[in-house]
Amino acid sequence: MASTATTESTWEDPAPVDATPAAYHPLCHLSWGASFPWASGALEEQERLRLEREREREQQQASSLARLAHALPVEEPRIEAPPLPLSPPAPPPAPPPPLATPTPLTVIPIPVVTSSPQPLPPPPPLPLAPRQPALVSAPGLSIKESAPLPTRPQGPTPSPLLPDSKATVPPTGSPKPLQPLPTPILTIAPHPGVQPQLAPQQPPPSTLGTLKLAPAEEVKSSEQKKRPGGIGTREVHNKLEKNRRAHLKECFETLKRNIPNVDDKKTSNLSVLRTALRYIQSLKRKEKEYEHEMERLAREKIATQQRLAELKHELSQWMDVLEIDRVLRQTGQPDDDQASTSTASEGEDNIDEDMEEDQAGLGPPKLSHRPRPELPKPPPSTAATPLPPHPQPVALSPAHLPGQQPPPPQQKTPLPAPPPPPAAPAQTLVPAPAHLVAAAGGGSTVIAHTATTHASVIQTVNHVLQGPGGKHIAHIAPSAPSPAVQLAPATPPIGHITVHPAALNHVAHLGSQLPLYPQPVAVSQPVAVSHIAHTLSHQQVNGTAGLGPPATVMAKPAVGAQVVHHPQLVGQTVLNPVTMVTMPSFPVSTLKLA
DNA sequence: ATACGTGTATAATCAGAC
DNA sequence: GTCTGATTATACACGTAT
Repeated sequence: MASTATTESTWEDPAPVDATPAAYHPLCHLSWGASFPWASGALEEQERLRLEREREREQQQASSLARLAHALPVEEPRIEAPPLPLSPPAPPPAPPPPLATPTPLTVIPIPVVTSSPQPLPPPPPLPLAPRQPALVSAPGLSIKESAPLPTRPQGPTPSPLLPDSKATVPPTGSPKPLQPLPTPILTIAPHPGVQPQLAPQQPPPSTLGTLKLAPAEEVKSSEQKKRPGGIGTREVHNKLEKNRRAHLKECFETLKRNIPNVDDKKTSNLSVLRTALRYIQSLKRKEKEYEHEMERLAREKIATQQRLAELKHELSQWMDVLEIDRVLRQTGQPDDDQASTSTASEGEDNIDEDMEEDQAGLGPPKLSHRPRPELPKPPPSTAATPLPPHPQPVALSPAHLPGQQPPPPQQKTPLPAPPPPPAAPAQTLVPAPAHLVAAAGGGSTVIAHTATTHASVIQTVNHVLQGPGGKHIAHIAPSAPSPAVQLAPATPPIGHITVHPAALNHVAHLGSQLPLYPQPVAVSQPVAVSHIAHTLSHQQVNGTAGLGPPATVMAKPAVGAQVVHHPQLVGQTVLNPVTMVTMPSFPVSTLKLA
């Protein structure tokens, strides 16, 4: 009730006495159309009070409360006046539900009633009261509706509204219009409740009041038209808009919270956006910086790893050289040793060259050279430095080793089977080497490259060779070079065992005899030089497969042995009868590269 | 600067006519 | 099945009040 009162009061103030529709309309219309003032709190309440007072007065005048009640309806009728015929359909009461805010309506009607001589007794007031919820709208609506319908479209606003109202108006005359009434009501009053009330009341309302009121209502009616549902379009719309803004605000808050160094209160939305932009940009910069840093570290890591590998390789070579020296010394025949070493050096040189060709610029080859000069070797260490070809058996330098025998022997060379056959050919070959050996120093000299030579292999070889005589193999325990050492990419530590030709016969059988090295064993015999090289291939072990082309294994029918062309040996001229036995320092399984 | 009310534009959906 | 109009939902922009 109060709410309605407020609304009514608004227009009452302007033209309280006359309650002339004209006066009301303008005010009401403006107020409603522009900004529903009734909506405002305190003022409205005051107005409500006034309305109530007026009501009481009227009641007194009317002499009966019932009268008052009727009066209220009367007003609405006014609004609806045009549609009066429609009003009859009492059903409108049903709408009362929306009436929740009935009071205001009642108040309004009173003045109207008074003004309008035709206070239709319609009971509508009751419905009105309930509708009140739409307090503001209700009063205004009622008035407006009445105005528009009967009267001409007044203000600019009316024009659009009028059509609607008119549509509704016609109904006044006909029953159909009655239903329209509800619609007009809706249009007029943003609040659904109000309209229903109007419908019933419409008949009684005074045409005058209705006419004037119409414009304001029309505005509302238009909105209502939009949503026949009756739901206050504006209210709903406002609510939605409010929610939308709340959501927007929430998003800004969230954004603000996620931005460091932002004052919660000081920053406006705009500043939040700017700050966020800067923050994002800074993050992007940091990201790039970190990426660069990661790249740098990665490169550094690789370089470090390479350096480490080089160092390991150097270390292995050193060890090899040292071992060789020891062996040479132990042999007790400096001449032979020196000779052998010299030859070895030749071989290395050649190999190195090959290496260089194959691995232009790769660290490993260079490394192989480096260690030698540095070696604190005694004279025999000539092996370290390139020496002129030497006619005597020589222990191959580790230089060859550099994993040039990557290809896994197992696959390429059918070694397992061959053992016996090779033996025969080997024997055939033996003569020449044997001769050479004799020249060298009577006994066959076997030099094992310790880089990767496994002790067990050497033992085995010794065992095999022991029979024949003199010096067999300088048993060199697998020196420092550990699997890790073999990792050296450039010069994988391949164990080379140089065996005096005299031992070839035995060596030929190594492949099968060596228990620890089931890998295929290849025996090569340089045709021109008539050297026989036994190579126990073990590329996998070396882990240097990538360095050079895999050794090719060729079965030499003539010799009956498998010829393995070690990449580094290819094209190499070997002056002295040398048998090279290359074998993995360790079982393949243990040589996994990191 | 922010919140609010309001009007309007647009796309999506539904219902009726063809 | 397609077209058309109406309705609905959503979003944006403007003006005003605080």
